[in-house]
Amino acid sequence: MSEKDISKTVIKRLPRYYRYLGELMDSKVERISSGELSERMHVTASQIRQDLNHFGGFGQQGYGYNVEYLYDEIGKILGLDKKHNMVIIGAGNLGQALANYGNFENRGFITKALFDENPELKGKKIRGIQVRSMSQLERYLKKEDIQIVALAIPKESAVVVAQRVVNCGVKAIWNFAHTDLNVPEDVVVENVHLSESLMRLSYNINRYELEHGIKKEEE
Amino acid sequence: MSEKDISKTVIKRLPRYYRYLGELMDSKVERISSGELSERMHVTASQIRQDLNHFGGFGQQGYGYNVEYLYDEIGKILGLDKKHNMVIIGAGNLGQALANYGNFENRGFITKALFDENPELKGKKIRGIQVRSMSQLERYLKKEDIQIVALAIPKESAVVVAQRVVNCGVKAIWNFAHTDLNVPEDVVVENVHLSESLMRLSYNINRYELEHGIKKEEE
DNA sequence: TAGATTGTTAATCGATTAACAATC
DNA sequence: TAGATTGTTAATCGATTAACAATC
Repeated sequence: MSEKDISKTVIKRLPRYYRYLGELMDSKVERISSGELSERMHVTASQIRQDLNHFGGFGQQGYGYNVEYLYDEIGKILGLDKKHNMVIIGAGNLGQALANYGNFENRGFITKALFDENPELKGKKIRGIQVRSMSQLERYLKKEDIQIVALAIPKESAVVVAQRVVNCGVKAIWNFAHTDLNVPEDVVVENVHLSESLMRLSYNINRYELEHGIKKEEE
Repeated sequence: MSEKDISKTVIKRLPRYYRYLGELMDSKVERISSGELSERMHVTASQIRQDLNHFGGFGQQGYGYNVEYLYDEIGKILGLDKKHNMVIIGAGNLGQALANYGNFENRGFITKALFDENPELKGKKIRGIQVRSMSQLERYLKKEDIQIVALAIPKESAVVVAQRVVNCGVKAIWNFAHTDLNVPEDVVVENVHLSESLMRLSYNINRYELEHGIKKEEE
């Protein structure tokens, strides 16, 4: 029951706490108060304490939080203490970029294979990870213990392939295709819609120009 | 003044509306009611109407919304009716993936150049776009009319390079480095933190397992 | 006109911030 | 002990949903 209904807004912030705590560890900081952390992260101290207390009392009155302890605890909440096997579907630039990003491994995300429909890529190795043929996908997923499938393919194929991997029992999809996937509700999907991200940037550029271009007189 | 203080939560949803409307256009749908759209998008009709009415009354009572008109209007709100020149810093897999994604161009985002510190990449062309030397960055940014800089480089360099491009007057950064950038407040930053995205996925996997696998003697 | 559906106001719900007693 | 800072409750603020009159 504990972590049952914690809101998405809180969860969204956890990885950022985790990142800042990691940086604090790198710079040998042993303890930190919600006040100090709030200054660094540009959020309120109140929010930090409120967020953390959803999961338990990790601090100590009069002292603050032990950086390493809190880092580890948030890691556990995020499931980073467990290994997750991943395959990447699509060995184009994006798929290769993901495969090359060794840092995921430090967080427990192990890329076991890439898949691509292009026969020319078959057998190629990226950071030692083999590119396999799409025809072997089902066999591979059933044989190996894969928790995460990253989809780095165009949207048309993504919808079809998502169906295929769900049929193999995969419960988590990291979706880079520019479309929403329709999957059963026990399958979790994390979308990375780059074009939407770029549009938000564009909106803010636009807004800035309207505000200032028009408000010209000053300065 | 009108679009002055529209909340981030509304803005975040606009690109998704835009995407769905584009799909409707592709399938020759001419008009749609908030009710129908809400079913497709899995949001409430009330929210759709509320969101759109922040920007103006785009619909018509008894009729609904004209798909193409609404698509265009949202495009204008997002600034997609204007051309944006972009350069990508870092011509590794991720930078190349961004350069290769031709679809951004359809939305008005034109990639004019890539930059990389690796001399071996210098002069290479990706989809016809040249990779240039980092030493030419300042000169290039000042000469060409660049609105957006995408940072596809490691976090250490990202902080330094962000400073450099801000000094050249760039007002928008699309940041793929796993760090927050400290920039003046008139510079807009859109972060794409892939590792945080992966951690959120991990959290949800974890939560699902706790809930189902271990539905042991509760309390 | 009658039916449909918006635009908009009002009600509810949830998230953030403030405040402070508990306690290290 | 005195000072610091948490954990937690209460107050505020904002976002979502419901409801319905306006109107095409």
